[in-house]
Amino acid sequence: MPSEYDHAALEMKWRQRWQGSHIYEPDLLTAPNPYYNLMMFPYPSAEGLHVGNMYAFAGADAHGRFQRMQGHQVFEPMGFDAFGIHSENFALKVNRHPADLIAGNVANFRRQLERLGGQFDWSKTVATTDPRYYRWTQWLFLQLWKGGLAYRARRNVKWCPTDLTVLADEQVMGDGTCERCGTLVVERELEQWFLRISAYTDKLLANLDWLDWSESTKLLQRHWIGRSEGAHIDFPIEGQEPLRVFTTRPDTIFGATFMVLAPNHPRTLSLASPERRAAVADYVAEAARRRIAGVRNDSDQPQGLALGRNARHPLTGAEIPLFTAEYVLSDYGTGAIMAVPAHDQRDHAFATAFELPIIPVVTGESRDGAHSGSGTLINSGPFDGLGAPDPAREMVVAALTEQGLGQRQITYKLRDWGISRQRYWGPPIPAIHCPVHGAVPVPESELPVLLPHIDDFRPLGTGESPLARDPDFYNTTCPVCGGPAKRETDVSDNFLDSAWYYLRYPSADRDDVAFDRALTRRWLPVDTYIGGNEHAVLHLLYSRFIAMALHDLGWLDFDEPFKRFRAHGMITKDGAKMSKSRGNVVVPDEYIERFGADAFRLYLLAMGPFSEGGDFRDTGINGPQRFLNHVFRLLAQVEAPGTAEVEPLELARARNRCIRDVTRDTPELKYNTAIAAMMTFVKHLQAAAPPVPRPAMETLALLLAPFCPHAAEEIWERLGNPYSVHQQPWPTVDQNMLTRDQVVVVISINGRKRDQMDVPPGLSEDELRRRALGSKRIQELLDGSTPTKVFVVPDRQVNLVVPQR
RNA sequence: GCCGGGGUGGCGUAAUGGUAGCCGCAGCGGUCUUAAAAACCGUAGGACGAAAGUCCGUAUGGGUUCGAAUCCCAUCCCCGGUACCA
Repeated sequence: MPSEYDHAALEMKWRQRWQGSHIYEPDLLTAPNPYYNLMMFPYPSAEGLHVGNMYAFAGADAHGRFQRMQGHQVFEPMGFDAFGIHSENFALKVNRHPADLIAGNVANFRRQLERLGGQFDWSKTVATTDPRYYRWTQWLFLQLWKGGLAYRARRNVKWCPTDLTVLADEQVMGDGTCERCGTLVVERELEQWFLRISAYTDKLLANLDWLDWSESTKLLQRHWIGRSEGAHIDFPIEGQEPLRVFTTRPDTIFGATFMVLAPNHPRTLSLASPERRAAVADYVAEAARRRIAGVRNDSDQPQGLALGRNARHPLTGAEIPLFTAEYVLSDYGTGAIMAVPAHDQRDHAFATAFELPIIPVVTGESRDGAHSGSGTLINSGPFDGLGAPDPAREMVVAALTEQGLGQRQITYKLRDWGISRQRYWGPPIPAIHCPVHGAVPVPESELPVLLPHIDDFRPLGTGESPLARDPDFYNTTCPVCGGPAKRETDVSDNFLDSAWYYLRYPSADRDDVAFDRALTRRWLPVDTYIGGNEHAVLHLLYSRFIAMALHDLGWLDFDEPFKRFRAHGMITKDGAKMSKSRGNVVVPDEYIERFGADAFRLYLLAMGPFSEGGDFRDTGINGPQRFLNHVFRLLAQVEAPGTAEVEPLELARARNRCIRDVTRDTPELKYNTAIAAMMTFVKHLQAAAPPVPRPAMETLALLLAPFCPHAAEEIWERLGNPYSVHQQPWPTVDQNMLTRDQVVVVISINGRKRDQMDVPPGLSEDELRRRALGSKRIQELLDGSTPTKVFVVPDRQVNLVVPQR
């Protein structure tokens, strides 16, 4: 039966047709009206794409297909983020080499992605593990280095004493243990490479004000950048350099009764008095152990120790004691604070435990002993009576600045990006260490620095990358002097690979440049980027930083890579995040096999708003499958060509309403309501007498195209139209067809529905009022009384206000 | 703790100041079938009622309004982010 909807045969047929005709591979050099539709490329795991990936790609692909039918040439590339610790750990676990696993995983992912029916341009795919790709990742690093945006510094890394390996932060569990073996993680100081993202904090923050991004994502970035306005204040110390603090509340300085240094502040030991020094050293060492173990001091009893030395209050001249305590962090602000116990809860707790004076300087109610809000200054000498924090903040800082003891200061939580990884599965950092010339860049002509295939890629246990096992790799000569030198053996962070992949796609087949100028100018920045909010801070922030850096270095004309970003929601199973450890990961293959990619896409996208995600329930896939069955049954009832093609008025109206709704909701990614509108239209067609008007079915094929790309092609073809439905313009609404002959107007009394009437649309308020009052039922209910007021909502409601008895 | 999002039938959701529950899933009744599945037709928030209809109902309590799921205040719960950030 030709009316049968045989998804398996039909989907295979159209997949082959698309591949053969290359309709998803625009000519990037000449395509007019370009639209770059980007989605976050996946990490090709051994398990294959999961439902969450499918959801993201189905939704992003629907967007790209919709844009194509709006007249754009759409470039929709796909690639693989194949380097990184996950691949490496998996390889270690199954005792295979990661390079051997990647090929199979990528092939499997590609098979799944093709099966989904995405309009991917496979002629421009990338894999970050391909030397043709990471050559340019290394090039990018060299440009940053040249531009002063890469530098070396010593920094602590997390280290597992059992696995003898450096751990990424995300491999350390909440209780400070190694995710693989459960051992308490320790810290180790290593010399590493950093990228100076801190040079762009202001711009990263400021541009968020105008970027067209999901608000949820912008908020996460703002929070992560963590800008705080305040002041640096120097507290003089007898016979020593003054101690500098950062505070956001300089207005409360008259309430500062003691000072606290982080245990690992560089001056904690040297500021301790000679008789306290031994005790302080013990405390500092103990605090370091606790910090490494991730043990936080949550007890009510604050920990800390007096240093046995005083500083002088810069405005009152009072002697105030110095302490060290773990609640002060070394890597934020200056690592030291002025403590104002009356107006900071942590300082208050500390002051109470150590019996230190508490001087209130701002009026107002306190919570947990401290009032951190606004008020009026008291006990503040010449500043008494001023509003706090403003305007007192400014005036105090001005007074301090005059004495050379303070200045306005802005502090950020965002730190520079450490990219060194003492692991194997990443691009080698292109640097050479010369005993004479220090760290020297690898000449660009010698890129890529190939990652050698070493059999034993287990972590070394020395704090060096496994590449330090391979003398053939690291023994080299200095590019400056030609003398013997050693290559950098660390590899770079996986996030560096993904921070620029969108630039590479259009130029993926080019070996002479990282990204071609003309192609980049035509296609970038990205028109729409769709991905999960789990990458809101790291990936999306790093990508923005790299674009800004490349812009300032003269490589790009733009400095924001993604004009529009939309975060999609998360797919859960039984209300919980899918994860391997929970064992609730849904593999999509069998569903696609059974119901077809089209029904599966429809199911995922109809579940709820795309930005919200939803809970996966396999019983729900019946709905979209039935819907497609209905559509194909209707297709078999379409009037034969050449017969008198008259579209009944009611169906023409339903069709236009459907076009209106789908056209309104689809670009907003409200796929659920767009699909509901199409289902409603199909119900109308089913209820109408056959034959099915041809325009109805043609419209349906066009509207379905972004969501069910295979079925839409099939319907389009069976209607006798030329290939391909995906190259057709989107249908337009005939405004004249949006009218109705009758509307239902509800009549209510005091807001409660009491009657309704069918009236022609567009009646005047007076006419509606007259007709409502004329209703027999309303007259009975009014029982002779007159409404004191009548509210009329044209075409909708008449509300009569009657005094309650 | 703090920041953000959310709480609507058995379930996913729709409606963002004007008929609450569109669309779908599961259910129930029926048709077809030896039977089941599929398919199709019908039904469907709760209570009372033969019906007409009435009352109740959008986490909970209050408020604003002619009218509130929608706006405001308070409380509870769920999800996400973050966590001694001075």
